[in-house]
Amino acid sequence: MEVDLRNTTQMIKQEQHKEDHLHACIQEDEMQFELTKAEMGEVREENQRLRVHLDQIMKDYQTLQKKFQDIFHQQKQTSTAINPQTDDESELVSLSLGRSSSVELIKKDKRSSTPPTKSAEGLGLGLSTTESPVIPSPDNSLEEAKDDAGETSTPQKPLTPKRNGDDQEVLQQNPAKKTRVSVRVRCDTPTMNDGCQWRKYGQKIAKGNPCPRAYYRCTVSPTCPVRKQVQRCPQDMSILITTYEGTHNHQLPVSATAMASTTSAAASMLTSGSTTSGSNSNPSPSTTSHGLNYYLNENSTLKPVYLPYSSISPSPSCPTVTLDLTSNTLSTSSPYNYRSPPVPFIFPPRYSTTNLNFSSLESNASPISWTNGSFNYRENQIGSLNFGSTQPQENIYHSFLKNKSMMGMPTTNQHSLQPDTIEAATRVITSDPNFQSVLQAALTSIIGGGAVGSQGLGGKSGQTVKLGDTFPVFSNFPSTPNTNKCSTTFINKSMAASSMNSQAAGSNSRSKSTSPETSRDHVV
DNA sequence: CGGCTTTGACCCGCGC
DNA sequence: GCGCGGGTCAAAGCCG
Repeated sequence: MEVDLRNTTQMIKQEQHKEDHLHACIQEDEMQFELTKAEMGEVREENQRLRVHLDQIMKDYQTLQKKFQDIFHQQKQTSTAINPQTDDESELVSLSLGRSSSVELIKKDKRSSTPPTKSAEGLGLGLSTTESPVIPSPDNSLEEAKDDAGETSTPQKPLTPKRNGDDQEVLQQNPAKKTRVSVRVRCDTPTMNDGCQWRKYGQKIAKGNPCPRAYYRCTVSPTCPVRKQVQRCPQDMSILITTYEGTHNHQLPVSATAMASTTSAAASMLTSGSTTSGSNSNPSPSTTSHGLNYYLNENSTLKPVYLPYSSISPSPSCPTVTLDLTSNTLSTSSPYNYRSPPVPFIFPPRYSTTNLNFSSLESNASPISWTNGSFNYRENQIGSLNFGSTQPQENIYHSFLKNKSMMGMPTTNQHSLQPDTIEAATRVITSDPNFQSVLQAALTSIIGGGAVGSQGLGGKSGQTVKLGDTFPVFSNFPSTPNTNKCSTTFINKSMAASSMNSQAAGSNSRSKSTSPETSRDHVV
């Protein structure tokens, strides 16, 4: 009996213990519930904040869209008034580097029978209206002269500009045509997949950079003079620096037009920027500006756009546009954790460079970013465009901060920016017309690129890309799981969307194989 | 076997 | 004029 009693009491104790444990569990659950509740509340608040920011962004976007459309209409009207002949052409907008390469190519084709057109003599800056079967390449401005001298006059030796007297002569006559477009991309693969097909013809270890520089030549067309140099950034081996030089004298595949149009816009900016700075004022080679005023040429009317934190030399022997599509650490990023400034560019000192930072702001401080083609929005910030692949990074906004700082504006040190400061600065910046110009510039570069692709192959698809059409496309891109891809995914998609018809209509029957893992960029 | 990469040699421009 | 460094050539090797 005693044993039974003991067992019973033990069981009762165990039951009590269990009950206590249950109570504790319930209390714990309740606490967790409360915590979750609180978290949900925070999330809800955050959502509201995000919504407010989103509204503001949409407002800004609509404003920009309106402005763009107004300007576009004005351009159209003026061009119609000035030159009624270009009515049809005014439907088409292409981005070109320097002189319109397409016009140049047309000129080339007709050289034997017809004198150069009026377009050939001028500098087609930025957006120019052309109708051409050839898509301007990223490097369009570079070697039109070479095309003239090297490609057409010596087609059998198209790739020996150094040893080609004509080429050198032309280049000396117009050194600005040696403009290069350098693209910085965070990329693990040997080369950036830009849609073109390249053949490696050399490799050299440049001084000051342990990483070898590879030389590639476009092999889409045997006579194509376009070359590119691929080099790792010595400071950050994950960054791939691709420098394009030359003009494609053939049709580009759809996938290639993406990078082409992007860099083309940048290069046209440089070309026009150098032109304006050189002609307007003191042509001192040391002239640099905190911001770059460049012009988007559409129907012979120039539209000034201000790009901060860029510099350009008016008379460079080999000016280089740098598109910074790099991005920085994502996984380790924390809110408002500003990293050090971007890795400095390594360029030959005699070459001026124009840096276009299309990256997004650091970490969570950046509200918007295109991540593998998806449009992301982050807390607390407005107005950064991330052209990078997966990670947030420096951006126009960031550059703008620097610019403001350089111009004596009371901005805090970037590395010690506090959230309040950032937010305050954001308000100031987003309300600044210059910032809107920057935003517009970035958008224009995208949109202009789309226009290139859509019209490049001769399709009279008209003004296919408008802000209103394009922007949402970007925002709808799904995230690509493969973060190693170095292809210009989101642009490609937009290009595919915007230029599908005309490209398909073109004679280019190649289907793209854009495997990023291969060192070659097959076009197949 | 054709196409591509590798790599040493060569050419040329630029700075001193 | 010389040396250095970037860019290109071209033969050899590799690969599918």
